Amino acid sequence: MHKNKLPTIKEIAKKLNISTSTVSRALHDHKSIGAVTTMRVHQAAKELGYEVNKSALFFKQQKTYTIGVIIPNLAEPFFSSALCGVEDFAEPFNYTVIIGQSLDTLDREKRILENMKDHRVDGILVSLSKDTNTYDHFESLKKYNIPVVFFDRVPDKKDIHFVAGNLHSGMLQAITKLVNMGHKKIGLINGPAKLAATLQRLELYLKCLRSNDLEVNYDLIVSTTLSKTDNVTAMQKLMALEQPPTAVIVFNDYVLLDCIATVKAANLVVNKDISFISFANLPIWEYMDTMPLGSIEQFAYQQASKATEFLFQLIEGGNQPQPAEVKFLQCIIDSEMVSYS
Amino acid sequence: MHKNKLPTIKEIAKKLNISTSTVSRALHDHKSIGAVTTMRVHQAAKELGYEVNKSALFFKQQKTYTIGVIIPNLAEPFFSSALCGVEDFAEPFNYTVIIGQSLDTLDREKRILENMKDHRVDGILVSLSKDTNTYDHFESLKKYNIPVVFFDRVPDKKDIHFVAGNLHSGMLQAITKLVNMGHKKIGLINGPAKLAATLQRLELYLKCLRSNDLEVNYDLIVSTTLSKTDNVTAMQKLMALEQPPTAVIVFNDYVLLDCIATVKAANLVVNKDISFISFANLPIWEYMDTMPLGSIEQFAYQQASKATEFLFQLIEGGNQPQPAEVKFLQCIIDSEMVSYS
DNA sequence: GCAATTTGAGCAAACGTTTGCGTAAGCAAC
DNA sequence: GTTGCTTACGCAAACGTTTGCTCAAATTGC
Repeated sequence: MHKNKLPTIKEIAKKLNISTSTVSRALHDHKSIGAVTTMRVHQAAKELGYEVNKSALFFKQQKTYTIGVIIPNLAEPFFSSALCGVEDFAEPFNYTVIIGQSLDTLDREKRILENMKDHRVDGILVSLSKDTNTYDHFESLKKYNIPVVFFDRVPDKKDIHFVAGNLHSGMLQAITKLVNMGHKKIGLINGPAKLAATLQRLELYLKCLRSNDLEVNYDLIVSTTLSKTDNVTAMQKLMALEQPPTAVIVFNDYVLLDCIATVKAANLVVNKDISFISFANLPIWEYMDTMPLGSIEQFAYQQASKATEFLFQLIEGGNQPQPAEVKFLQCIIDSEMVSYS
Repeated sequence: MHKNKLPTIKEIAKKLNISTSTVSRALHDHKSIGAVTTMRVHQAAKELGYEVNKSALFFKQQKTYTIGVIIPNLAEPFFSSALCGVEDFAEPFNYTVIIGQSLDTLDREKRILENMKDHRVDGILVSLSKDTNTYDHFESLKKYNIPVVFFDRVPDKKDIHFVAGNLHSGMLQAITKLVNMGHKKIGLINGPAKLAATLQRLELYLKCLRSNDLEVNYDLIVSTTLSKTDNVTAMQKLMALEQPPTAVIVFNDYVLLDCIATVKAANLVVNKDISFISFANLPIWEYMDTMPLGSIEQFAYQQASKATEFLFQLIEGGNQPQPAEVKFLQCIIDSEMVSYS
């Protein structure tokens, strides 16, 4: 086998004895090329098995038709679901998606960002790592005209584009449900303080308790770094209270899994001695013996899809002369509590 | 803000009053450039915030430093774990990984392949969709000199590069364990016939029964298309036997989840009335009340990592004059049964 | 039958980088 | 002072495609 060079536009031109520009235009069905020529070009292209060299295109157009997605961990259903949202939105536009997993470390997040930057992606979607407490690395992208849209785990800043979940709706449904079931001591196992989600959950928890005319007992509020041992410790702390909660709102389903195990280890019965509501709505509950009363669904797919839509707006907008000051694209997506009863 | 053009090698050249070729070489620390010039170039590059335009490079070098990975579904831990294997291997080589989810349909698999093809990826890793029964679309890649390495779900052909799991070791450990526990009626819930894995499991099941001097009862062998309802039906079929099995080898953990639910629904007790061993070793069991005796781990990460190694060999080898006939790179990775007792 | 317009197509530049080849300057050996 | 070698750098082509400009031929309008 000889060296297997792919056919180019030049070969077609040579074969038909016309110029490359004519071929190029014919392939795009440009009106200034005659019908006969256009047909012959298409014919020849087919025969030769011609396919446009995208590398050349990307180079020429200074555009890669590629967007980067940085997420903590693909293994988490929330993020793999989000990724589907991105891909489904990007596909019809013929954009390619490249992915980086920060594995919840700032260091990797930065490295991935650098890599995407010099791959000249057209835009980036980010869900922050747990470690991320500084946003300089994103700032630097502005110099390169690479738009960034955050989703789900967004920075605590105002001058950014983002799509985030609104937990209020779901949280209110959850606590109201618990109250209606007769629960009065409702605990909260919260996440690490540096996550915006943590503060948000706390505020909403307090707010929704008040909405239900329940008074707040700060002993019922504990937190975890999300590590397994810490999850267990948090749950044990609640159970050790003189007046332990009869229901607990838990940071997410993973923490909850540990909580359930902890409760069982203490020979207590979930949904009887203690009930749970969590955030995430993982598919696993379907298969579990013991499931929480409900989970607060945050619509990963929709969030990511919307974030991608924003990103595309920004990418397109980048070409046009921008309005004096850019409006920041921001969107909040309401959560919903789903019951497993 | 003016039009934010990224600095190029030309700007550096102009600024220093030298030629672009000198700049290019200096940036690569080429020995033919003087130490002083090299330093000044690096200095200027830093000042201007220069970064090489990879689009231009990819184009020039006719190489994208990108590999494509086609897998059925990222949401499956097996594949997200595999993906990590790919990325970890590819990262040090500065390759970018792009992913396509076939969602177990041949149609999407083909579309993704087409897309990757005209993105001019340097190579492709594939784990087949369940639907895939024809391999022409992969054949066509040969014309484009794009090497393909299959892993895990590999075509039933000999003239391919692949990495596959060897279930024999794990299966033998599993059946031997069951036999040692006193089980004599060991069933098999197998997958769809078109998957190579299915035939393999059957053969090994038979072989390992014989190794343990058990005689085969074909009533104990059923199969499922892997749909939830079918999984349940398969399990029910086994339970309805006059002489139902006391232990069952199950195609994978997902099927097993349904089986366990089915057993419970029939008011039987898992691990007492009926025991299970499955394939996959999902992290979920850790959190479940009811877990199988064990799972047969197939080392997704290692398989994918090895497959990537193969792919890189092929990519590199493509440049060198190839030996008369290419040897096919093939590797089998032994499975292991992990006990949850 | 001549000017004006339309149609169909080619020329050449441009995108940013690498690299083979050429060459001038400096130096050593004879 | 010629030759030969090294060091340090520049020239220009090449990668495949698109696109603004140019231009000849064909068609139209009068």
